[in-house]
Amino acid sequence: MVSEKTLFHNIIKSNGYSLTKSRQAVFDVLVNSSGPLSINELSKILSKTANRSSVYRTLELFEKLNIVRRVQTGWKYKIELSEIFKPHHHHITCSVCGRISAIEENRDMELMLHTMAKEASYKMTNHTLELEGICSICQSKS
Amino acid sequence: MVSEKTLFHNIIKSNGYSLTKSRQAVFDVLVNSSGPLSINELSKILSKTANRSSVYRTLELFEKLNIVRRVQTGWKYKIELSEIFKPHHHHITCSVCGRISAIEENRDMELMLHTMAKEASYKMTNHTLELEGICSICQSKS
DNA sequence: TTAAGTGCAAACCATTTGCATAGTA
DNA sequence: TACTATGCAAATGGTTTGCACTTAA
Repeated sequence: MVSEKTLFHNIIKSNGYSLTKSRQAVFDVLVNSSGPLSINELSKILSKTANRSSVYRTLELFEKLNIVRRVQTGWKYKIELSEIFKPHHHHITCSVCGRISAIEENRDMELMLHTMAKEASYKMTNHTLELEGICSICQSKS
Repeated sequence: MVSEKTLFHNIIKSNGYSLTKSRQAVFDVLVNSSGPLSINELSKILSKTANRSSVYRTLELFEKLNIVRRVQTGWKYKIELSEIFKPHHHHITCSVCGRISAIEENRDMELMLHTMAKEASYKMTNHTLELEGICSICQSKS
């Protein structure tokens, strides 16, 4: 069982890219984050370490190498580590306070999605599922 | 059974807004479109009828009145009429040719989503589900 | 008539790009 | 050293806004 950091290093190096400070910094922020971050949030946190355009370029690379993925929350999207680092899951966003919680994917759901795609004569390769609702805290406040 | 047009008029008027040329034009384009449109596509089609900023303002209003909704396709989003005008459905986008097909929502799926939300202590109010895959035509080409 | 809506141009914000410099292997 | 990656600043593209003019009711 390799650590996240080692796995990250391996992905970067085995694809012929160099392990730079910016790239490590972006990865570190994502590993230590409790949830998905917007590019804005990321580059604010990294403002001392990496230039905005480097953050963009790094994320572009990370996406290509499948280190990160984009998550839709409402109209915007945020970045989080990909399934290589986190188990496959979805999110539910509280429409009142904005809290984001992870929801694990289950087998039945996965199967149902494949079936739905097949009925439309598609072979499903990917899916996004994002829920919106009211979290328990906000429910109890109303 | 009221026509789509009448329903649209009612929504606008009953909320105290006026029925302008731009608003009707935007609605007409959406009704006659075979699938979701990007804001760019919309304002190109409407370039003779409505200014770009009016299109934005109109869409903002339509969203508030739940006349349209946004659909994610990849990183971008597109606009389509809401469930008031079209039955609740999702989409699958072909990752090869970009074709978008509608997928009807079924009861089981809906139930499963509610359950998933409840397990995370949320009360689900909304969800987005977008699939990606390879359509039958592109499958047969490879 | 008059409040609401539009067009236009400017402002704004996110993202991308070219190029000279700095860092990695 | 040689090549890759970064910082900076300028360009680009999408979206929003202020204001004077137009239109729906």
